[in-house]
Amino acid sequence: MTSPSSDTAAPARAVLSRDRVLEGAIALADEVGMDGFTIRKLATAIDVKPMTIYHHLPNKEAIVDGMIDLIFAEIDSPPTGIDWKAAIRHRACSARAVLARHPWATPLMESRTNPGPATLGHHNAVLGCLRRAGFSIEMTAHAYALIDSYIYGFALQEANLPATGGADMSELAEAMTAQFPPGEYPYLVELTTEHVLTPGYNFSNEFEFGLTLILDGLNSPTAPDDGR
Amino acid sequence: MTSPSSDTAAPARAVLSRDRVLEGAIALADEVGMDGFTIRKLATAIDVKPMTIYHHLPNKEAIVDGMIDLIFAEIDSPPTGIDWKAAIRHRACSARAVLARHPWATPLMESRTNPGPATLGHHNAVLGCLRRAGFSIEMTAHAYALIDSYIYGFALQEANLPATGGADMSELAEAMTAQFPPGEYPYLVELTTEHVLTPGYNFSNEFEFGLTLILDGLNSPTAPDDGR
DNA sequence: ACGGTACTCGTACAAAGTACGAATCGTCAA
DNA sequence: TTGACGATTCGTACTTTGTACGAGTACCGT
Repeated sequence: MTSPSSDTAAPARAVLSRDRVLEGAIALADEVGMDGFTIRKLATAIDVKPMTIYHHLPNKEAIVDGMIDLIFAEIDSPPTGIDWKAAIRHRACSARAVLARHPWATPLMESRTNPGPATLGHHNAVLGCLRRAGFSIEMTAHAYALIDSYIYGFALQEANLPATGGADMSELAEAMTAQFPPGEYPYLVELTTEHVLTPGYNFSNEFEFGLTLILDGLNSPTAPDDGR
Repeated sequence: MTSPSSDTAAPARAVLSRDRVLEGAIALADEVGMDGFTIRKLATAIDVKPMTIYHHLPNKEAIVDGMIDLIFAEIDSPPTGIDWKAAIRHRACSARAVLARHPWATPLMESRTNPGPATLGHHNAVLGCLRRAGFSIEMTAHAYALIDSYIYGFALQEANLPATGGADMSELAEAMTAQFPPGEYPYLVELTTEHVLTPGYNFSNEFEFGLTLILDGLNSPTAPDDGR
């Protein structure tokens, strides 16, 4: 729709387009985070001079708007045709995976004043899933706020884990706990040494626990406000 | 402890101190957000020239570190002497209130590589509350991840609501929904017009619902992993 | 009075966002 | 083929920001 005619092949390196800018922008943010994200670096990454970008997007704000809408587009909507709990679980896991791939995105997901079409469509799809499952409007609002709070908050914590996934994490943790005044933070030390540093531990696995608890709570007859 | 002797009155305007900088920094961030937060504005706010600040804090990173540690200090630890659920609820509500007062803080709370003493002490207190309540180490990790995810995620959403709390919110919402292709986002429109725009609606009230559901789920015998 | 220490500031430079207008390119009528 | 036009790209430059560097300045104990 936006492109004139797709069979008019562009000369090897296609013309710069809004989408190409945004894809490059997301790739760059994935690499260097949002602090290191500059127009100049983006321009270099997509092999263009800085000011060229501004012919496709009016300013940096608009670039971020576009990036976030693309992120929402990456998240699976709740599938139809299966029961609501499985559908919502699927989209929750998809959202967590996407936000783990793009750690810079989480704080921005709900901060856009101009949500794009993918954003609006996604929210509409989730709300529809809950409404069609029989949730009242009020209960739908409760459930959506709860589920997304959990997803965003989890993604926020996950994004800020020390990136080292290997065994040197124990060095890091020991170096850190060694700094403490001895006995000052006993429970913190306990959790670190006896759980976090355990071989099989992986914070990301915590996601399932909370998600299951929340989904079970939402259709339990003893839910705090069973307004369905 | 840091100040030499508190009765040596400083000349009307007390000397600049690390704490004075950080207090001013938090006040400034509350006003203008983290994007508008600059060293120059901070200097003006505390009536000092920019470079003066750098004699008390080495760089902007350290300033942010200090600000976040002060934010953690604002959050009540779980009170002792009451049952764990009430204690954890109290600190959860306190955290939400603090993060609502300082909307810029939420994305930064878990992002500090150098947590300060208040941060460490707070985490230790929460872990201690859960452990003393009889939660296993594993279950404590589950619970803490779940609860804080919910708090941070909720705070993140709350921070980005359109600031207008009054009746003109309906104008804003109508202007927004009027932009939509008609019938494109039916569930979104439904929720907006029939719930969000309802007189008594206030997103912040959603917090209690999710918190209760989570706390109830955590000590239910049917909790997903009852490893207590 | 004096030397030192802690604090404050003036100046300046590098990096970033982006306004402005010029240069370039593809396309099409004549 | 050519000339003109719109779309795209770029060069230059101004403003704002973080902060390095070194020069004051005030107050202390001796």
